Amino acid sequence: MVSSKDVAKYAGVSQTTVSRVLNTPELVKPKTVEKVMQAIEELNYIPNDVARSLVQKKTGIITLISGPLHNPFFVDTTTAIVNYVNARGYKVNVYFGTEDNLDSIYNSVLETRADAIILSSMLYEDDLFFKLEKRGIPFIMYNRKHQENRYFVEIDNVEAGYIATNHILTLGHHDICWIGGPHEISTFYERYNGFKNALKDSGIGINTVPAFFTNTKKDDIERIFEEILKLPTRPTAICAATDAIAIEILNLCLERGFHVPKDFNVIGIDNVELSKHHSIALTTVGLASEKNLGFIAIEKLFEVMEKKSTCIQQTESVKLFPRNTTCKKIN
Amino acid sequence: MVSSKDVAKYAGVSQTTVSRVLNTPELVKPKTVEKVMQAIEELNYIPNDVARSLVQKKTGIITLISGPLHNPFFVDTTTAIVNYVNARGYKVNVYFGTEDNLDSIYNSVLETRADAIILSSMLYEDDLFFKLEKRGIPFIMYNRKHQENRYFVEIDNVEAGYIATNHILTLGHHDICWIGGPHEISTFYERYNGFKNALKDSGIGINTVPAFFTNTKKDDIERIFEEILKLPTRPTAICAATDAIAIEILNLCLERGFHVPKDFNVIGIDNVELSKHHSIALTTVGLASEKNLGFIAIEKLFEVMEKKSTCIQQTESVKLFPRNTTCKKIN
DNA sequence: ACTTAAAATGGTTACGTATTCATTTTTTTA
DNA sequence: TAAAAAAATGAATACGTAACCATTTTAAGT
Repeated sequence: MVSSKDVAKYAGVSQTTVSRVLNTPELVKPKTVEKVMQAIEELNYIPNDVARSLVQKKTGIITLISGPLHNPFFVDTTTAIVNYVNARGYKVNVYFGTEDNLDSIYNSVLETRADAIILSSMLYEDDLFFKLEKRGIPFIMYNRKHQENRYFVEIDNVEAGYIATNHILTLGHHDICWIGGPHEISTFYERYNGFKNALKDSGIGINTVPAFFTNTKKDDIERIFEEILKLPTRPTAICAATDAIAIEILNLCLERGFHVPKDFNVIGIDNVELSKHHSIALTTVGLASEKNLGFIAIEKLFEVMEKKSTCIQQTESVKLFPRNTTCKKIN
Repeated sequence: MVSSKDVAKYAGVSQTTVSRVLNTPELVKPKTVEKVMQAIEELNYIPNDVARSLVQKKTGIITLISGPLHNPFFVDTTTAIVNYVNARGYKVNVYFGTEDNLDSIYNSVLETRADAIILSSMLYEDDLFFKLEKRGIPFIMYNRKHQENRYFVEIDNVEAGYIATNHILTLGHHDICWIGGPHEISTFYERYNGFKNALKDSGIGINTVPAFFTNTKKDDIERIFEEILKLPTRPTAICAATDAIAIEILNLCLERGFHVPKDFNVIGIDNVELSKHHSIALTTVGLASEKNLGFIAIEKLFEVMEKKSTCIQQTESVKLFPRNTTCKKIN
């Protein structure tokens, strides 16, 4: 492979000059620039970005640890993040984290010289946070936060849970239930708290309301849905902690011949793009602004990288998006 | 940042030995290994993967140029590809190519020392093919092919177009139409040929059947749908060249109060995961085997990288997946 | 024309690792 | 116990670039 040294020799200049032609051509005599450019052309020279990274101590790479794309939330955020990063001239190393592969992903990520890391896989109490701090690479979490309460962008999850539940209650549903996720994840913990707050404010005892917690895998949600069907009093409304869960519930309902919202009201949280599709038309709670959480997070991460910000602790406000999976209770 | 030299000094050995401890510990006396490992631990040493890449002339990075994720086909393939690559211990640089950013993506990609490239953005006549060959990095295309007819994995697109159209015709629909994409893309060109073949075999003149071609953007599909609604004889069935188009048509139908399949039959091609959702239940044509096209392609790419294969030209057979968006024509 | 400043270029080094080759140490064998 | 073989270690170098400092060339000012 041809190097800048080869170009230099061919053009009859020093390697330094070749480097300058590519990086600071204004410091080189136009005639020399031309000579070098021609050599580059003729030899088909392409600068070695690895060598450049080594000497400059930056790779131009951002690591993204996303959740899997079968969750439509991560479709939206991954799109926003990857496009933003590339538009800024950086590259993105993408990982899709699940229970099974997270350890291996963390190993890989911690050994990689990325310029920054953006991730959604953090638990509320997670050693990873400290490993990342120790590693010294700027990082930001989106959609989840760590108990250290730093470097995150989230929606107001408590409020989201509250609004969703309140919407359902206001529609006259009394027999409702909750499907959430593991409480080691701040998102699920807080949304469930919002759910409980809404019940409390409506004078409903939390113990009378069934709540289920899944690791958000398809099979797991199905198992829970079966349990719901076996409940002594079948709920008329299902509050899902995420649109991903809600949309899977929709699927399970239709699969079994139920009608939504006639047989079941379903509400989610996140307002993912897919929820807007008229075949889905999921009632949900999401960001009040037009922006996407991934976009907000990656924008902030660049601010941190550029030392414009030091610490990010951002909680975005939310609102209800009423669509067709909820309606007044039919008596 | 602490280097292997620092570790060496701290442990009282040479840098060579440190390198050996990490890469070929079986060549080092156990006692020395222990000594070095302790130094690594205490100094919190992390090998510099950039320096390693430079000397080894491989980066462990695969570049993926996918289409955008609002197309569910790319959700499926990106998932398969990223997960496969990571499982093999490689990293993935991901790009989502659209009309607007492809040039900039190609510039970035061609200047990057990736070990291989997997892409879906190739046109049938595309200079990129030759640039990639010149670059000397192994590459593979999925879902599209180049006129040079090398390094690709696709489904049998002609057959897919044929099967889809034939299904519609067999259901008794005479007033049908086609929504495809630009014919510079092999996929669209071939699927449309399948469509034409089916018409011909049914004795229908191709000129009597409306066909529309879009760049598959949302607005564009909407514009076409409006045109379809204005047609002198409104078709009872719409053949879409991809599930992405079909699902968007579904959306537009429902948005306007039409019922599918009562008012319009809709059929797609690709059998994307989303089409299986019971809210969508899209009739479509897809891979006969369980595998995902992205998975097949990335598997093949690794074969090429490992010199097990030299050239890949793979066309996978397809079959019909009848679901709820098509039905016998109601007279 | 002569000095001085500015512009242009080149030589050398650092980045941090793996690799090659040489040397030392240890073990095995006769 | 000496010689030979094997194991363990180290010194030096290459990878390809950018950056630093030094030097040469050109232009400007008097």
